[in-house]
Amino acid sequence: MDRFVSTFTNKIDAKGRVSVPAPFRAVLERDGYAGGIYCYPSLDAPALDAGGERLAQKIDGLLAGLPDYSDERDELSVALYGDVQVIAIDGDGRIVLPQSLRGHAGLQSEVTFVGLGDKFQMWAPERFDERRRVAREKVQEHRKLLGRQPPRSDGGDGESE
Amino acid sequence: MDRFVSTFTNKIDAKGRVSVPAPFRAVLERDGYAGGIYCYPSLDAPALDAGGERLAQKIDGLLAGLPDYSDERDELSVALYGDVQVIAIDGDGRIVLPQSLRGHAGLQSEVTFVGLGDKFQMWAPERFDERRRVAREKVQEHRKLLGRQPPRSDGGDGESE
DNA sequence: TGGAATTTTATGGGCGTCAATGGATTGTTA
DNA sequence: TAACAATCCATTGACGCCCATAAAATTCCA
Repeated sequence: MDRFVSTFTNKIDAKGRVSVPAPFRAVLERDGYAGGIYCYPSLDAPALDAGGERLAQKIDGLLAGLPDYSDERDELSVALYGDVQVIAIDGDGRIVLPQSLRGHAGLQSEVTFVGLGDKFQMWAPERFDERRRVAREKVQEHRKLLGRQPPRSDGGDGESE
Repeated sequence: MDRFVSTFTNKIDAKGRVSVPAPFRAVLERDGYAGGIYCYPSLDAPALDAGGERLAQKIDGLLAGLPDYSDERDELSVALYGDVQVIAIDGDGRIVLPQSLRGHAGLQSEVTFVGLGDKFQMWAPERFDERRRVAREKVQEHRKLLGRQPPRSDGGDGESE
């Protein structure tokens, strides 16, 4: 399997380090790990997007269609490359997130890693919970609209920890 | 890695010196560093463009495509070569930006280095923040135009815990 | 199948190295 | 000799790298 799946929550230690979940590291290596992960603020969420070479190539692909030295390319470059940080993974599988990135995602003491297939996101756990809660509500609404009662056996939201 | 990526902000000291981020210096060396970086005012932004040999060759390539003695070539030559400065990097990895260049970018006490792949830019931090904000909005539009995959209703449903 | 042994992970801390920054010293030129 | 530029040196703080420990998962064997 070479996609990022599942969620994991790890701690940020006193030096600002976080362990990248082992399954994600495995994916990164199969992806052709080249010294660091590519990480940037998510465009539409208070989170960070990250990935390996495949993600980098995707970014390159976006720019490849634009002519050199066009205004458009320069602007896109700033947004795509300029925001990207290459973050090294140390021998123990940990990364250190720069302050600028931490700020965007509101990361403090813990990080929730969320697999999204060809990339993964990093969230502050509280914010991710909130987002997931909203997402589930929307799913419920959809079901009602479809006329099917969701099998609510009891109040169990599955939030067993 | 042989591309400029990430952003770094360094200080200008009393003598006008700034450290070029170490990762960028590494790229320059692999690029065939020849005594100095090529630096000129960005054509469409209050910033400075800079790079190594590859950038120089790219400029040459642009001009090569145009017929000799054409107006277009003359204009481009002036625009591209005219303001280029070759700036030496001292033993400690620092450069001194001439007043003319500092003025164009409005550089005062700090410089934000922005990796753009084949080249990098130098910005006054405040101005860069503004530019990035605008650029990110444009990227949003691009994503829509490019028809991204339908928004995932839930980032991580597979709770493996 | 159960339980012990072993391996993998997450996390904490120590330490050496390097990069960024400031200052001093030497060299150069008008 | 004054002003400026280039080179060298010193400090400090961050980061990379190593090891230690504990918990969890996996393997192995009876």
